[in-house]
Amino acid sequence: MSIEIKMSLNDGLYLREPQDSKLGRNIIQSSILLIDEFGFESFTFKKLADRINSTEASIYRYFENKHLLLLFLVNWYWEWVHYLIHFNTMNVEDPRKKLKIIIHSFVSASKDNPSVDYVNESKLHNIVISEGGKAYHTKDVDDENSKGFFLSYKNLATTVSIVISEINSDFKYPFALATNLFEMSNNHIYFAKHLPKLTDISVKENDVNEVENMLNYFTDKLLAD
Amino acid sequence: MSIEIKMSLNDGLYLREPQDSKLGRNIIQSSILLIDEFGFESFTFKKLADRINSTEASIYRYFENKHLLLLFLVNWYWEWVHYLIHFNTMNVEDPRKKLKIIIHSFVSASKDNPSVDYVNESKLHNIVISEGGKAYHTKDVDDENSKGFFLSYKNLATTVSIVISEINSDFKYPFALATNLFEMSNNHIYFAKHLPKLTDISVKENDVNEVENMLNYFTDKLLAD
DNA sequence: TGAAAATGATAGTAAAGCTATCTTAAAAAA
DNA sequence: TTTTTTAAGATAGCTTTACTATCATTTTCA
Repeated sequence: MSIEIKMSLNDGLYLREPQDSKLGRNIIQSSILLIDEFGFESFTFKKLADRINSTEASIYRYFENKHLLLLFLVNWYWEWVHYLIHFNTMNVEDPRKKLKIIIHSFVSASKDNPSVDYVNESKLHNIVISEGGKAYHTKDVDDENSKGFFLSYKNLATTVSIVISEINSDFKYPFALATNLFEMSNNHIYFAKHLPKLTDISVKENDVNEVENMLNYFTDKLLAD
Repeated sequence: MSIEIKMSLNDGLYLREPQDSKLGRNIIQSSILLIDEFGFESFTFKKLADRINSTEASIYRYFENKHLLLLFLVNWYWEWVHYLIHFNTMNVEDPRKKLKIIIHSFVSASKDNPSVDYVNESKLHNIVISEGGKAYHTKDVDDENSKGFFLSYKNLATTVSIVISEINSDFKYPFALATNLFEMSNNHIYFAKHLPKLTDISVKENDVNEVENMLNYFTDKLLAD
């Protein structure tokens, strides 16, 4: 009997709350594995249905389409990172220390694992790295944004931007730096693995230490008085 | 009779060189318009064929599939930016000045327009901003990378990284900074337009001045001794 | 235990993503 | 100029994806 952690995500993301049923959790669990393994483009509800011995129709009762499922997963991830950051920075006063902890939290989010049993956080992190941008690079962004589908990311960015402003209240780009830290982290982990000529760092056996150092170096320089 | 500029791109990107024929140039021209207008996901060869009064079969003679067409367009764009940078930094000695010119070149690439008649550079820039990441976020990256499909981007990054190293030879992340400038530029123009809460800058009527200022501010801070 | 809700089974449709073949038109070689 | 090669158009067809609809069967829980 394990503790059930339930993320509260925008309910426009799904038709039926997947975290509340066996089938729903199966969908989450196996979609993560399938997308990680085959990529988002060749991922289909048919393949997912076959994998979990269910049917396309049943999956469509939970998610309108695979894009919204991806959005759900990505939001889940951002909420989870936000939770990690909150947890790890509790009782830390110094904003510089806080930011270091924040960076560590999301760079190696998948290691520190406060684990929800049906979510493989490490593979979900890979999905965010490889496919995450597709969640908001759509013709429907504006519409989806108006429905609040990106609130989790915005809230996370806001949390980080506040810490950045605490460090240096004159810094003009706290939000841009916050989002850039996330995007840069994902990008360079991806580059290190697939397009190493586009970066200076390397990631061996999922050791993301160099990425963390780079992000710390960047923030230190940028936020110095 | 206009001068025909032809980009030399990796010939694995296409089946038949589209820059050499009327139909090929039509494909390039109209695919840019269609992808810009409807987004990459709902863009199809069928729709493109209808638009240019040709057939799906004919388009397939030029490009294996729409993903490779996108890759072609994105490569064309990077080559074009590279060309612009080269042109604009000729005879400029001071690397700091050079980098400023480089930043200006790609941020407002679409304005300075050395125009190839069948390419709407401004819309192509929009495509790179909105859909560019999809060019390398695929399950086939490694394979495509081994075929040299990302060389244009790598060469561009290298050019910029060299200037960065000229400014500050101790800087440890010249490639990462170079790519980050591009990615950040695209990201924040996109954010400003669609997810303004994720950035601090705004882009009114395609005036990307604030983006340029931000990138200059970042590089100045990062490359200071 | 009985009604309501969730899931499964099955079928079907439109569009996307291709491939094949044949014919006609245009360009290049002879 | 005539022949021959090459490119493009027309048409057809096939598989997969992305969905919707309907009905039967479980499961849940009041």
